[in-house]
Amino acid sequence: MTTARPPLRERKKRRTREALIDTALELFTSKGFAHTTLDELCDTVDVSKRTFFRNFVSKEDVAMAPTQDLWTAFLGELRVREPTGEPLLALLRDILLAAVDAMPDGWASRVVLSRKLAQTTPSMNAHGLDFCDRTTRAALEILRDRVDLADDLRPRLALDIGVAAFHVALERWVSGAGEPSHAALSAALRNAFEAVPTSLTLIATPRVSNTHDPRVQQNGPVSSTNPSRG
Amino acid sequence: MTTARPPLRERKKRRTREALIDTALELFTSKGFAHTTLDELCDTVDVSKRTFFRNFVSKEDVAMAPTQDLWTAFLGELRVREPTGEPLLALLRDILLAAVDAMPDGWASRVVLSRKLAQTTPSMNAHGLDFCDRTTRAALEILRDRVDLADDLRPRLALDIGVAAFHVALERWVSGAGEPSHAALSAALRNAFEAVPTSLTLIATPRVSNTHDPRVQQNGPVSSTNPSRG
DNA sequence: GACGATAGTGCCACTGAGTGGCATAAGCGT
DNA sequence: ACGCTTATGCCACTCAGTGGCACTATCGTC
Repeated sequence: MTTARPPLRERKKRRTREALIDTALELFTSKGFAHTTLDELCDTVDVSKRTFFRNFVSKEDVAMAPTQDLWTAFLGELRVREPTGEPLLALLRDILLAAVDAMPDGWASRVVLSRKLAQTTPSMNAHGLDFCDRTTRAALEILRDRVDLADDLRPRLALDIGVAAFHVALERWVSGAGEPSHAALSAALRNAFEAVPTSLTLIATPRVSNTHDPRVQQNGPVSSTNPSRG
Repeated sequence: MTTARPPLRERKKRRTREALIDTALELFTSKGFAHTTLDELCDTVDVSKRTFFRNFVSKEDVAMAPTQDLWTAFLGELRVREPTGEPLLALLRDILLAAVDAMPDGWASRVVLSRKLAQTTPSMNAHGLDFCDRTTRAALEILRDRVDLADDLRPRLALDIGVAAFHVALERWVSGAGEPSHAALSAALRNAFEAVPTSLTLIATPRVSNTHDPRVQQNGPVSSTNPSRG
């Protein structure tokens, strides 16, 4: 059933890597990031600390691997997809959706653990944001090479806006109830991208009094993360 | 001329803090971030390492202080400014401009050093992005408390888009030639915010051949960072 | 199935960031 | 001058991350 058999040697390496990721997520989640030492992690997986650092650049890195896998897939898809003259932002959205689709089973639950850890561990969040930032720049390089783009600041801006939509979608998806699914994430993504245009003109209405007024603006797209289209 | 005299004790603390920042920027720039130890820095400023960590949370933190000062001013301005029913994005832009104006002399050159360091030091960039992210969340809290906002994902999105514009402006400003000035940064900021709406509909035109075509879209706002309005 | 070549791994010593605790000194009010 | 508060210095300690080298397991080749 497997279309290709990976070189028998790399499988071991990959297994070690995945064991490190899973065990790290487990330990970090149960004991806390700061209260888990790398010695502990390596001892559990039964590898040396030296091996750990050949697989990951830092303690934070191992726990952010799931998200990074998505961004790597994103860049891969960006390199091969034939653009059809659509708006850049729509292109980004579609490539992100494709990247999500390409993630293997079990990815969703891992990335949720990863993001929840990042929410409570500044250094992990920082590491993730940096990786994302680097990915954005790489994406811009690829785009400039493959399509005609204005040479001003707008392509970069469009990319960053797409990333912002992604972040918002991811956060909503992560904090959503129930078993995390690819479909729910896709829906959240569509939702976030759809909300971009109207968010530009969103008005900040001054409060009439300092008591909380339950009345809110109601002219936006659906606000929940429920999959309106799976 | 100074409107208020700060408590004579804090001045010493502030002086130490500023000495640490300036010396850190100098050492990091000349010797490289990784090749400068905290012992070295503390030895130069003649304080103990313990004192350093009472002023800054990490080695990265000290070098990012100039940017963080801006964000702190941003939050302060956000807390006091009376919104007038303008679009949220315009409000953010104006508050950012006000925050830039509020920065003291010498800030510009410091922040340029800081940002250039961040460009070559991943952990510094990561730290800066994380601080920015936290600031954005804090800003959203303040906004929700002060103005009526839709309770969907759009306010957050608008905020993130504003931050994206800021980042683009900052990067262009930093890489600009000549002595960095507040006016140039303000102009870059206006420029970036102005470019947001058109960047949404920016088309990714497929290349006709794989040779580079110099023809590019030309319908955007001015692309350079020259101060069209100081 | 034995052969070097080429990985990936384990072990060990080491640097340096970051922390906790406690004594000390420097501002501050009276 | 008197305590009270607050910042600082000093010291020992943990742990993330690195460099070097020996070792072992895979791979290609015969």
